[in-house]
Amino acid sequence: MAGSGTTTRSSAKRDALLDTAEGLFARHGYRAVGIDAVLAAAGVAKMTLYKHFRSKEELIAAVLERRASSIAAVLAERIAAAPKDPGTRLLVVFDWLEQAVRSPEFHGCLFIKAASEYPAAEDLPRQAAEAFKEGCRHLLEGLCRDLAVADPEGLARQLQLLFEGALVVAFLQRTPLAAGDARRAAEALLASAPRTGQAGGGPPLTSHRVGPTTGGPPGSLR
Amino acid sequence: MAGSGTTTRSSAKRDALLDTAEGLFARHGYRAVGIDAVLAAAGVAKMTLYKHFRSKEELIAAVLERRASSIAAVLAERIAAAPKDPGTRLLVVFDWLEQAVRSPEFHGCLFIKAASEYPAAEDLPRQAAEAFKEGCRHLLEGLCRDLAVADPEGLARQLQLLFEGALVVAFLQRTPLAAGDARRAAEALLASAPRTGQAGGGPPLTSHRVGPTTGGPPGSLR
DNA sequence: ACCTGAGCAGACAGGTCTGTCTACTCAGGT
DNA sequence: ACCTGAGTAGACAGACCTGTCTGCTCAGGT
Repeated sequence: MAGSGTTTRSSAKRDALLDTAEGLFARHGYRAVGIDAVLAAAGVAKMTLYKHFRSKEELIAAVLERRASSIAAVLAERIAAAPKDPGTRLLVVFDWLEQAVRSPEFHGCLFIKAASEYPAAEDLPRQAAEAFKEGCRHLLEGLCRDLAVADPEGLARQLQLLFEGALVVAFLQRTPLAAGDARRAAEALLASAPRTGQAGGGPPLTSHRVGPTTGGPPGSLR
Repeated sequence: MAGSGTTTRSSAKRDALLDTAEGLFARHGYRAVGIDAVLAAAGVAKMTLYKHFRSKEELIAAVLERRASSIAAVLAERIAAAPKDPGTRLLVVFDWLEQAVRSPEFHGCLFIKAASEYPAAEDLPRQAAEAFKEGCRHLLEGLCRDLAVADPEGLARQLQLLFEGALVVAFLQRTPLAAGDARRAAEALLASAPRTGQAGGGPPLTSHRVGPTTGGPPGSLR
């Protein structure tokens, strides 16, 4: 049904492979899980895998790219649905984070782990991870630019530290509490960030609406 | 020389093994580096390794424990040598971070990577990583308690997010810039943290000395 | 003179890994 | 009736892994 593609771009088996591989890699790590384990769990023959992907690394990269697209879509949707207030929209990212680390499927960030296990610049998983995290940074930058802060890029970088830190700490401590800490810290940084055309560090100020400077959606992650 | 221990606790070969293993694991990952590669690079025979360590996992754990002790010692020394001002002392941790990620030896945090590659609760590397990161948190908590803030533990947790985030981002972006961002964000959080016995979020206040509440050194990391 | 302990080299077992290959099935479209 | 494309099962090569074992050297202490 639904226009079975002429090429090998999408198929039930391919999706099963990606689903299964994502779960196993997340739980046990990339190098710790062999191709055969993925194949057995997915109920797929080896030749089918190698018809869709040239190598294990390519399979990993495909898993990461699919996950990146999915996250980007969810985030874009939620941001679009959020109130217009730029501060609130920014915190949507941290709400998503909280929900992500609360999921029973969460076993650490797939991208950070991929870059750790395939650290060479030419490794496909590393490249996918770098691309995704750069997309995250750009998303935050876009949201920060709508805030009337003096250095939106700098603030975005600081927020990303909280974001990545929460992913790591939630994984290490096996509890989602870090996401709440990250959100509170983000609020504090937002509130105290120097504002445009002003000298000192931020005065009081709890809810601030200073009008979006950019019109369109804040950033596309990929 | 120098009292060759009766036991197998320390020896030149053992140290060579730990040094070599740390370098190779840092650069390529734990599972990607085989025992034979460590042996060849260290110029040590296999039986010697297995006389000192029962398994590869135990070797990894030993590498991590040694590194943890070394970091704890350096940090304790620097904090002891720092000015009495609690805020300044706290930032010593972020100065150390900056120097750590600037090092050409830096290829991501050994502990985070260990927990990623050996994620099961019973895995030795994971346990060593958890212990170290908990030690880091306690160190930050001790330093935060000397600050007159209303919730020192909460602030410490937020600072740890910046710390871990900077390690991850510096690794992913292959640049030490994240450490500076972390330091600036830490200063902002410090300055805006609610103080003891006060209601609102922190007023101005740049250097604050309210007297240490604890007597001894702030925390021992292990 | 002798023993002990540390270390060495290298073979080895048994398992696992990725990636390739062949020969087969089978449904759907023309 | 035939062809095509997707998938399957399973064997296979070749490399690599960890951990064990044997037999050897050799320096230092008693």
